[in-house]
Amino acid sequence: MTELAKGPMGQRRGRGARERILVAAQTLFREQGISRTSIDQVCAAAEVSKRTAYQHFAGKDELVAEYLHQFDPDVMSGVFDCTDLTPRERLLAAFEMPASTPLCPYIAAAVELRDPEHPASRTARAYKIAIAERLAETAREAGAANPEQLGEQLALLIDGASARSQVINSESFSAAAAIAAVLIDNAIPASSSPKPRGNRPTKRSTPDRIDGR
Amino acid sequence: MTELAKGPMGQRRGRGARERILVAAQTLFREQGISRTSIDQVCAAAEVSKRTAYQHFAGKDELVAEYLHQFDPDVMSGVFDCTDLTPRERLLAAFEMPASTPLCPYIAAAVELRDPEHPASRTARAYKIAIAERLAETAREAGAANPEQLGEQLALLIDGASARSQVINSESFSAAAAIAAVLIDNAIPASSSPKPRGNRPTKRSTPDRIDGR
DNA sequence: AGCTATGTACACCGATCAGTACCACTCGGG
DNA sequence: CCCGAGTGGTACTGATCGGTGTACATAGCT
Repeated sequence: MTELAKGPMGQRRGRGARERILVAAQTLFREQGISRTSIDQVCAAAEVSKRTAYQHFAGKDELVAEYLHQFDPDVMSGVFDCTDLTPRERLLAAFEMPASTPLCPYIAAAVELRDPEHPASRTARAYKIAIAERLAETAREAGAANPEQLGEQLALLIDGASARSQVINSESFSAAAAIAAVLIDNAIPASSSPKPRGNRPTKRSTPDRIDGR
Repeated sequence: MTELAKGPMGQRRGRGARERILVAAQTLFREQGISRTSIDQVCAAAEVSKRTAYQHFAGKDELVAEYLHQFDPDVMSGVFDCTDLTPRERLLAAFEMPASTPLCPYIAAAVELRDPEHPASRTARAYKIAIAERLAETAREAGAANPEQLGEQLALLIDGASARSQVINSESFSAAAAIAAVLIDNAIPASSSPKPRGNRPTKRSTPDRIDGR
């Protein structure tokens, strides 16, 4: 019975149209934005007929929501799952972007849709909060004094770098990383990293590696 | 000669149509975004016929560009012109937003248009750079070690707060202000009390309250 | 084979939108 | 008084877009 499998949902995979649609949507939405990408464009790129697209997604809104939902399961897994890094390094790794990162799709969606009640906006909000929580979690591992605050601050920096990069048309993540380093070292009581000034190393009351993962 | 007459351009101000169009455009663009606002909507809100609108602006693109250009002359004048504040206070004042600030129009434009060569995108870029320079200037007045860097960092924080507020649907400027305070105090050799380096201030330089109003 | 879920091709509808054309009105100045 | 620039009103064009209907093709399961 050909275990090519049906997804969690009852989707039958004749030729995997749904997959191709989502891939095409991801590419186009990221490149040109949501409102500037038509359903016809997506269908053409996915090599799928319009009718099929509407058999998988009730409408463009649902497609957009699903497009954003794609990233949900792996909330920056590439960053947080690097167990070979110290928590502090993991926090900073979140700022290492490939330089040509188009723009955070969640920011783009929230700005383009403008409707906080839109399912895609809800997804975006949830994702952004999840990122902040993941950062806070890692910050706690790193021994930060106020992990929630640091997580929220780092999330704000990431968003700022993404948005500003789009406006300025030049990379801003390195600047954000610099700020992040300051905040992290400022929040961790005893930082083993060489910090020029500001924070003074007290005794290593708490070892900087508490990572239990 | 009725000094009401013609402005810098040959525009006749019969009933100030151009003014009303720009006001209406500003309101609508800020509220609903650019792409979701039609010319007809602007005309209706401005109580102006479409005919008139197209006599003043060659097209929507020009209207958008002019809409952004409106803010150009006064680059956050309300903040930087407060000579009764210390430079440090002025830097922090840039983060005091009315809580219901829709979204930075320049970020919105850059995200919605997605074209760095669009005149409106150029205007947005120029404005953002100008803000950073103004901040750097003030940072220099405040005696920051690296004013350009601090200005860029603060600009990034503002953008981050604006973008994140839009996505999270809740104010983020206070968090940004907290970061700003850290950065500022970190960049100024001696703010109020001598804290050159390696100093052990009685309490962390992180101010718990930013807005002193 | 035969049935059903899935997909394709293509035409079509209704709505919206940017932009234009045309006519009538209304001012303000001569 | 007329003249004409500026304007309002309205209807139009051409294009795009979201979404649907229909008829036909294919793949897989029983």
